[in-house]
Amino acid sequence: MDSERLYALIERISNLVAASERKAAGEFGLLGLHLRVLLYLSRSNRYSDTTVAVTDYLGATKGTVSQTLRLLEGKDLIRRQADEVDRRKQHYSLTSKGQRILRACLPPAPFRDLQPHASWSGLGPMLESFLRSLQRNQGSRTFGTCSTCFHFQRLKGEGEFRCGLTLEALSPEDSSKICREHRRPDAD
Amino acid sequence: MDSERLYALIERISNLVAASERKAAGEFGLLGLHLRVLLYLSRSNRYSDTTVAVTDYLGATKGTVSQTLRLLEGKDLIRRQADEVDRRKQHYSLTSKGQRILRACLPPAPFRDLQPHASWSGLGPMLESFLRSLQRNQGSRTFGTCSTCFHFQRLKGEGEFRCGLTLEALSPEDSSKICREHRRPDAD
DNA sequence: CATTATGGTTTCGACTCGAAACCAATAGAC
DNA sequence: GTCTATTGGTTTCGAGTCGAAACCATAATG
Repeated sequence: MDSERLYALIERISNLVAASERKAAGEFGLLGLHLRVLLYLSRSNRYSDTTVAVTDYLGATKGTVSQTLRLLEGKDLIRRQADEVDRRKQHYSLTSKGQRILRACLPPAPFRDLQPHASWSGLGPMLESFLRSLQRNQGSRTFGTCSTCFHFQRLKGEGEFRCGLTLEALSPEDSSKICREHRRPDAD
Repeated sequence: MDSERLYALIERISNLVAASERKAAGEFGLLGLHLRVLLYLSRSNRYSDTTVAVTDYLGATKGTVSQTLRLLEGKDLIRRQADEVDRRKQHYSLTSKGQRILRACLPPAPFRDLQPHASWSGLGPMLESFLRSLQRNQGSRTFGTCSTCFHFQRLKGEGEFRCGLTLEALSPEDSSKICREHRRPDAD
């Protein structure tokens, strides 16, 4: 299986997914990008819920993301909060209205009621491995969860974790969110 | 592996790919969508190189596609040709300049020099099966190649094929291109 | 200090988004 | 045949994204 063929397949799936994302978003007067921003913000930890983090994750420009966030805030789907320490940073989180819309739209239609099929039972882990290869190949951020991160530290107490980079405590919930500072512990 | 998780993975890969498509296209003054239109037109057969076919495939609106095609024609990347029989239809094909740009941009950077890895050796067939499930789940067109189509007929002579829907002869090259009338022969 | 880097916002022209109106040619119904 | 619906395609509209650049504030570095 050459990479040319894999690209064609992923391209086709992407188009399909993007089309149904657009359709679902449209019913709430939103665009596909808006939905993807909401999804990201719902899953990002406190180091990663800022404008630049969204920019890196979605591969859009700072300008576009800044405008999009302002639009979502205006529609009362996200909440903005200035960082206490670094006064340049803005943190964003979903409002209950934002969460409701996100749940209503995702996962997109073709993924719903998808009965598992034997011939793609191992698809998930394979895609994970493939994604790692793609990321390594172009040196992009990995955006993994804290619990799979090089900097993640399990302390003595049960359920006590720490980020070795910021040295701050992490709750179990934090550990399951995605972080822009994520680094793989070792080679695949 | 629940569909929620598969969606998250595909969403992440899509963002990654779209970002590098955008970047590659930008170097030729194009947008990502333009590149995807070029890719589709380079692989579509004579029943499928029209405006609506592109619309269905990419999930965009007729208006957007119509404008995009006009733009690409203006840049001399595609050639327009009116249908001889049905005078409403327009057929599009890549110019040599269009082919050159397409080859320069695709597959996108992260797919290049991708050394095969054992842990995703069977990824291709799995993605194919998964794509079929997605398509069946939302009843969308399959856009497969003629040779895998319900209507495809192998005639007596070696290398002689025919489309059972239009009853027209198909060259071996035709048979390897994607068609909007494609129908799977049977259940997966 | 001064310099540089970082996080964000704003502005620009070109383009896409969805939706609708519109036109021309074909296909179906009677 | 004629009437009507369908299909293929273009055009127009306001809202929003695209990349790029300029710009501002704060923070980190020397």
